[in-house]
Parts: sequence; structure tokens; C-alpha cells
Amino acid sequence: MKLNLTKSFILFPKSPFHFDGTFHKPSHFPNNLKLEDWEPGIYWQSLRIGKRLFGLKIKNGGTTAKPKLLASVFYKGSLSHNELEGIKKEISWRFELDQDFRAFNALAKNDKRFYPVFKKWMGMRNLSQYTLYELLIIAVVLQNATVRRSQQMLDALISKYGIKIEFDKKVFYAIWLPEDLSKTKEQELRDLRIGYRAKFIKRLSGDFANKKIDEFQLRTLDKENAKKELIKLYGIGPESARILLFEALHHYDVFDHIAPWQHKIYSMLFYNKKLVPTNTIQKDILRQYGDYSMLTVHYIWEDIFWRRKHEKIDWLEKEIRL
DNA sequence: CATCAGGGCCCTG
DNA sequence: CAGGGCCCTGAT
Repeated sequence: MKLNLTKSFILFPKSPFHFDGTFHKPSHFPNNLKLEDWEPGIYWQSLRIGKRLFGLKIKNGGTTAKPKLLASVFYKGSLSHNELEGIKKEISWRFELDQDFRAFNALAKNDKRFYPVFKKWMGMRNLSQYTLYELLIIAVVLQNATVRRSQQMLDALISKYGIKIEFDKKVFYAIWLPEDLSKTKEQELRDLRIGYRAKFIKRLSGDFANKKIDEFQLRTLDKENAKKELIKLYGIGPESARILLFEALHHYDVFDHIAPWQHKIYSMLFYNKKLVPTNTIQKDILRQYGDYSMLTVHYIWEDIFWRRKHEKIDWLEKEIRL
């Protein structure tokens, strides 16, 4: 599908805003059939809004202190004024453009140990590129699998059910709509070598298609209630819920679950030791960072993965199982 | 060649 | 609330 038409507009995120830290997360695994792409100062992605599919390109037109985004939406057919306004709002929500970071930055300033990290990434947002359903699919392929296998599963799903789009002379893929999968036979999904996750994905797709769950309603709930709703979903447990609460629903204080592979990395990052008990890590992080526990960890986590691009960090390589 | 854990979760007892 | 089973892969 070629998206030939385009409308451009300017967005002003609340200062400070860190463009590259926001639009590129080196800790996320890259899949071959790209949903998004980044180079310094430019970001692209396929953008699902309701049932429509768009291309989104955002260029950096400002600085961290005086942020300005040059955005373009690519589309086919028509795009009404109202629809465009809706897209702008959705972009603001997903990329947290209006987020007030004053309290967080005050906390960061008093942190002797990690202040250099916070300073370096000041204004970095949590990145939530996808709809709740799309992120749910990604969370499911992450379960009980190493990075390479997660990549394989997502690529297999996208190559069979995804939608290929072209805009700005680049090719991207988008995740299908829930209703596209709700009637699929479980075996057809299993043939993609996603194992027992086939059952999860089928049932989740059905629940979304039948409106048993509504992303916009979940956005209005507080953390605990949102979590309760997410855990009710078939195939979504504590770890997947944590990912969704942070990435899709923008709750900054969800440091209630530590997965085994994260455990090793946190132990080294925060204590320079091999394995510190998880409840010690949790207590320490919650005591120091409270309402910003997950956001804080996100800054420190992404920072080490940025560093990994240029320097070899031996202990980290061992923990990132490819 | 076999065995096993891995970016978890469900189900059973 | 503990523990077994689950799909598949790459590591050992």
C-alpha cells in the first residue's frame, strides 16, 4: 500500500525534550520487517489509529531546551481536519509530549550517583509507538524466549498477517487488526512456530475484536485498576502487564516485577554484583525513586544500551542472549 | 545424540 | 502458593 499524500504540521513538546533518546531505544530488539526506523534527528513508523493506517515521519526541528518537531502524516484517500487533529492528539499521548518532567528532574538532581545519566538524557520520554493491541502482541512474543526467537516469531507473524506500506521512499510494516486474527485457526498460527503463544494471540485478538477490552478506557484507570484489567487478559501475567502499564499506559511507578534476565543486569547496574536478591533491588529502587521508579530504571537501562553501541561491555553481552 | 533453560503464563492440587 | 507443562531454539 502506497501512502502518497501527506500533511505536515509542527508540534511543540514541553521542554525539556530529548529527541533521539525518545525516538530510539537501543534496548528494544530490532526485527527484520521494520515497524519503525530511526536515524539521528529523524524518526519514521507505521501508525495505526483506529482502523486506519498511516505513515508518520518526525524530524527534529529544535533543541532539548527549545523543542520543536516537524511532523508529517502520510495517507491514502482523504484526511479530514478533525481526523488530523485526532492524530496530533494521539501522537502527543504516545510520545508524552505534554509530560511535565519537573518533579522527576528535581529527583534526578539530588541523585549523586546517577545524575550524569539523567543529565545526559534529560527530557527523554518513554516511547510508546504502538496501540495497546500491537504492544500486547510484542509482549507475548517476548515471553519465555530469547531475543533471536522473539525476532523470528514476530517476523513470521508480520510476514503472514502484517501490512506492507510505503511512504517517504521507505518500506514499513504494520501489525494487522485484531479482527483479522480472531477467526484464524489456532493451528495456522502454530505453523508459524510461535508455540503455545498461538492460543494467547488468537484469544487476545478475539477479545479486542469483540471490544471486551478498550484501550481508551484503560487509559482513564489508575495503575492498580489498569493492572487488574490487563492481568485478566488470557496470556498476560505480571511481566507482560508491567511492560504494558509502562509503555502503553505511561505509568511511571511500575517496578513490581523483575524478570530473571533483568535481575542479572540490575544487579550489575545498581550494585556491581552478580545477583542481589530481587526484593532488595525492588525495595531500594522504590525507596529512592518512588513514583518514578520505572522511569528512572528506564533511563539507566537505556543508557547502558546506548553505551553498548560504541563500547564493549563484557558482563552485559553475556546477559543479552541472542 | 540428548538435555535444558529461556524477555512467562496457565492450570492443577 | 508451589510446581509441572508448554512450543521451539540454540547452547552445552
